[in-house]
Amino acid sequence: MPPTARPRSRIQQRNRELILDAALEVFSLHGFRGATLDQIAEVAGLSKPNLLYYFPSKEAVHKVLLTGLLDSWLDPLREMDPEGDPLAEILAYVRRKLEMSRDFPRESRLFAGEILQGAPRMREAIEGDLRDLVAGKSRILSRWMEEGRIARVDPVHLIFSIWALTQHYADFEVQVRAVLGPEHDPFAEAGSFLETLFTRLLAP
Amino acid sequence: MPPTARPRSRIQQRNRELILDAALEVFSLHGFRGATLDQIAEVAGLSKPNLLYYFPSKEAVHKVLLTGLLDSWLDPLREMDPEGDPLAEILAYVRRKLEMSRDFPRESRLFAGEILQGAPRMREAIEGDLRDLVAGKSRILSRWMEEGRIARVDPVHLIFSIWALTQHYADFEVQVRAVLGPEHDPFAEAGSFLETLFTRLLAP
DNA sequence: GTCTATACTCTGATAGAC
DNA sequence: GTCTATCAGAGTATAGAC
Repeated sequence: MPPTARPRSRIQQRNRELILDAALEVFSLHGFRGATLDQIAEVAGLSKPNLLYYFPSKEAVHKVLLTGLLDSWLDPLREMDPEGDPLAEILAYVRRKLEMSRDFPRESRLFAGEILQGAPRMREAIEGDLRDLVAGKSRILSRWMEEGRIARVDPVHLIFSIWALTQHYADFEVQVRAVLGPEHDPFAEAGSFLETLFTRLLAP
Repeated sequence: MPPTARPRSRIQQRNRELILDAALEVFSLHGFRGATLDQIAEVAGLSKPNLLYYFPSKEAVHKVLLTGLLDSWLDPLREMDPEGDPLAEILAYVRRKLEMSRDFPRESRLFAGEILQGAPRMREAIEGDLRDLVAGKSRILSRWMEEGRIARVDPVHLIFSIWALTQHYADFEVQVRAVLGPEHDPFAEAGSFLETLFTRLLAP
């Protein structure tokens, strides 16, 4: 039993989820300071004092959101299998990451906004978990390169490039859609573009 | 004589520039709503009412900043020469864009924050100038591909990929530095990584 | 042109009835 | 558990002296 899991009634659970979902919506759209408790409460369908019955402060809501986020954000990278086929593993990672941009754009934007502002509420996590995971996975990539199974390239910047290219379609979605026009499906096109890009970059 | 250029004394010019520079600093770090006139005035070394003597409102300061931004932001793309060597032109564009990330990270983050929040103050510009410029340049890229001078790939997504990869180093700089550690020079490494990437992607 | 003082609004958070 | 009422502080903007 995790230490933070206090027993909660069904309605408590439900309201907490309503609040967190509303907060994700509002925070991702306006940033931490730009978001107001009034907005979050309205989206959640609760009164402001009632919201503050479930969370002690605006900061607390934001923190819960961010804490859960980084973990699920790194899952696709964790799944990259050292025993699998190198190029297939990398392309699968790209695909999973692009699917997250498509299916969870609010989460992506919340994360992006936090980093953009200097990660005031995520610094330790980034310098800890994130850094360690990248270090571990880049060793795997380096080994694949030494074995000649994929082409040589800086492994850490390779990971950066996957992040940059996939998250761009969530974080800059309005720009992407404005440039492409309404007829296009950005994520479908991105899928085949990125497959081509990483295949050409890494083919041995 | 441009219609908006009213005559200004030297000290007026100077103070306007002080304010705009301070506003760029604060807006890029905290977003529009997160920034306060107090902060901007303090960074500019002026009093708040004095700031409001030069600009009628917070909104007005932000608008002036954004208006000037998009133009200079697109300049590197405008410079891509249809008559030049295709790969060299594209790599030069990548280099210029990366230099902008290195030398003007505040501008990059201001722009990113605006798009991230749905571009409420830039929509028309993005759907106009930006869209038109990309359309024009992607025709050039398509021609180069048809002539077999670079490899085939979706030209618009190629431009997106250049934006994503170069701006990542400004917008996510804290993350990049946290992962790389203090010993690294992110922009130098990115320069050679991106040259490799686009060369392998586009070599005929 | 620049400052002090202040009006007025918005926002995060609390008190206390039900 | 949820609501109405309200407080305290921050924030944008203005008035008016100098």
